[in-house]
Amino acid sequence: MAIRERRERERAERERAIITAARDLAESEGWDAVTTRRLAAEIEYSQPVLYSHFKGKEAIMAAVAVEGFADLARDLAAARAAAAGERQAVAAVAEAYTSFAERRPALYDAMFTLRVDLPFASPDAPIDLPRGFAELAETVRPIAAADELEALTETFWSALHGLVTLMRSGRLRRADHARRLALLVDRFTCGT
Amino acid sequence: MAIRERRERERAERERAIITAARDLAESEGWDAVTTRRLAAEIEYSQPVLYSHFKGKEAIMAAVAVEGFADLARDLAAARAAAAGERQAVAAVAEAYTSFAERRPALYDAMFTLRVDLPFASPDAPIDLPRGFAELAETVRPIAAADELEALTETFWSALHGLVTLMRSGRLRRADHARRLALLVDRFTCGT
DNA sequence: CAGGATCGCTAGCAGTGCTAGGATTCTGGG
DNA sequence: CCCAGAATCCTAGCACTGCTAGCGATCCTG
Repeated sequence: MAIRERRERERAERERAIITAARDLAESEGWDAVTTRRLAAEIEYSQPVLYSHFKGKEAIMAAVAVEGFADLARDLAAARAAAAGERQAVAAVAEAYTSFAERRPALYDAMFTLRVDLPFASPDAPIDLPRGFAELAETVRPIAAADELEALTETFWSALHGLVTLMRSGRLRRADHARRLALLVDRFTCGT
Repeated sequence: MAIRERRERERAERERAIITAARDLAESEGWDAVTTRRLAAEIEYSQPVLYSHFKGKEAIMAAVAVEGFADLARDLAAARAAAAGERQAVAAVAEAYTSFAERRPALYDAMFTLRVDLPFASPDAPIDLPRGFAELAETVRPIAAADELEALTETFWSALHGLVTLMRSGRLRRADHARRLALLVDRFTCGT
């Protein structure tokens, strides 16, 4: 019965290969270049094997996104831990968030802008998904009233997300990014 | 030579018909349903005529977006004019912005989230494009220092955009929208 | 009324996500 | 050792996408 184990292991490896290939291809040439044929060629299998692992292309993108949530949570945690004070933590986390989106644009798109039906509010959401939000919430906590923590975190997140997406699509000049970020942090840490 | 004029007029009417059909179809069934074949059927012409008016599908979407900018600018101006004071104006404009995005999601997507290479910072941008931004800037002016007006306007805009997109994609619960909006306005009008 | 330009159509290309069906390989029992 | 049955994976193809070449008909001009 060890053969069965080997097969399952190989299958898991192939699944990882698909996700990795999709992420790499997306990051180097954009999501438009990620076609099922191209992906199949990359992992040196035929197209239909993709569908024995994932329901469809969107499911593959969702799997890539899930990996991204873990990365983002790690970045935010590191930034918060390294910050000197509470106000600095807000600025550092904001910087880490936008920096992540700038460095990994394709990954960020899969996570937040492209339509991939990931269960966000649902309890069966991937474990890493709420971790990034929790990291943001902990950062925001010192500047929020007790009953507004969640809503303020969501608002802060939205502002960061808006800055990132509008800048990436050419709607905002990249040169003024630091200035906008400083203004945002300034206004959010206003009363404290 | 009046015949030439009639032909040009008919041609202009057809171009408007294309834009209108694209907008209506997108608003009723989403942009995925807007295919060149479907569009051609809607205006009762064959596919290739679309390409004698527009360079491609993206150009049609861009034309729809331009119409949207005029609508949005009008909504924002009305909200600002109807507001009692400066602080109320900020809240009213924020509400008008998010309400526009909620009421006309497909139009909003064409304007801000889908990739349509409209010249944003360029001087040959459509006339209505900067009008909405100017409206926002006038609203923000009373709560901004002189040298930060533009950057603060962009930041405020980004926050609204982020709220709208994250909510529309299911990342934020719609129920808490008003609360987030109030928090945002509160923080931005903090020092004043 | 002929000549020529303009116009809008049919047909088709290359590419997309996805799937049905069969061939090939492997598995486990006699 | 052999062979039925199951698992696996590939070839071929479907319906659709945006877009374009090339042809006929139509209309204006001299």
